[in-house]
Amino acid sequence: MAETPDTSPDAPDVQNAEIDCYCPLGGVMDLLSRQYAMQVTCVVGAIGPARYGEIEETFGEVSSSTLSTRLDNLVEAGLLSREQYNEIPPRVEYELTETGEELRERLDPLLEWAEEQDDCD
Amino acid sequence: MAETPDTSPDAPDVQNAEIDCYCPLGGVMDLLSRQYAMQVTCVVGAIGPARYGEIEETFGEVSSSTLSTRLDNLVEAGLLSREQYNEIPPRVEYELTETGEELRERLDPLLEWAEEQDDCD
DNA sequence: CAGAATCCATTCGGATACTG
DNA sequence: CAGTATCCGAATGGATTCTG
Repeated sequence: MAETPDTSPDAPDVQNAEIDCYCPLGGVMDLLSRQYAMQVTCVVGAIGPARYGEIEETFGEVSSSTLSTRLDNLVEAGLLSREQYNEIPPRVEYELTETGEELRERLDPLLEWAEEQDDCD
Repeated sequence: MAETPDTSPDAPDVQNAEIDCYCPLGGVMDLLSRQYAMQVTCVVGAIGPARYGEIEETFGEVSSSTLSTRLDNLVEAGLLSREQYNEIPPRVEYELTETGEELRERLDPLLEWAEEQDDCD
């Protein structure tokens, strides 16, 4: 346990930095830490209304269960919308919600940078 | 929004757009997907030369083994530098490398946004 | 086509205890 | 102080199979 003398209710100054709240971050960051979560978000953002197969292709090596789970998570979190058309053959389209779009804007620079680092091309 | 391709090829034919490079991303993104990795990066960036204890305090609930592992990973990846002073008591300082700094710049907007989403206060 | 359901190997991360 | 070492339960992600 943190030996927190109840004399200082406030956070111990971490050297006057502007770190006001690097708190838990359970929610979103937790989700984004799941494999492919960030990539899926950016991919969907990049290709707009994206069908399952398209997303799958983009990754190539992901298993359907994993990708499916991730898409679910993102939909649950309100970052993606899922529209299902009951046609034959069935068609489903994922799209960024507004929140998802906000996220993607912040994610894109990161992923692009990451690609450079990993010597992608 | 971001770019202004004067010699832009043409409409975003996503099918064959430049997003064909949302490739593996094994390296950096894989590391960043480990718990606390992004947060640690930002925290170290925020408080500059950071001692182990300081980082630990910032999180409060992380176990030493986990944090230690994460720091190791980040050092290995060349994102953090680790300077050890053989004094008594021992002192170790972590700092962002230049690469780490590049990362942090891209990470900060993300974390700040994430905090808002999670309704931190 | 777009998954849901299962099963399972692996990994991760937390707790605990112990050093230089 | 700043970790490392170890053990172990929990969670994750992959393969496979099946379905509307």
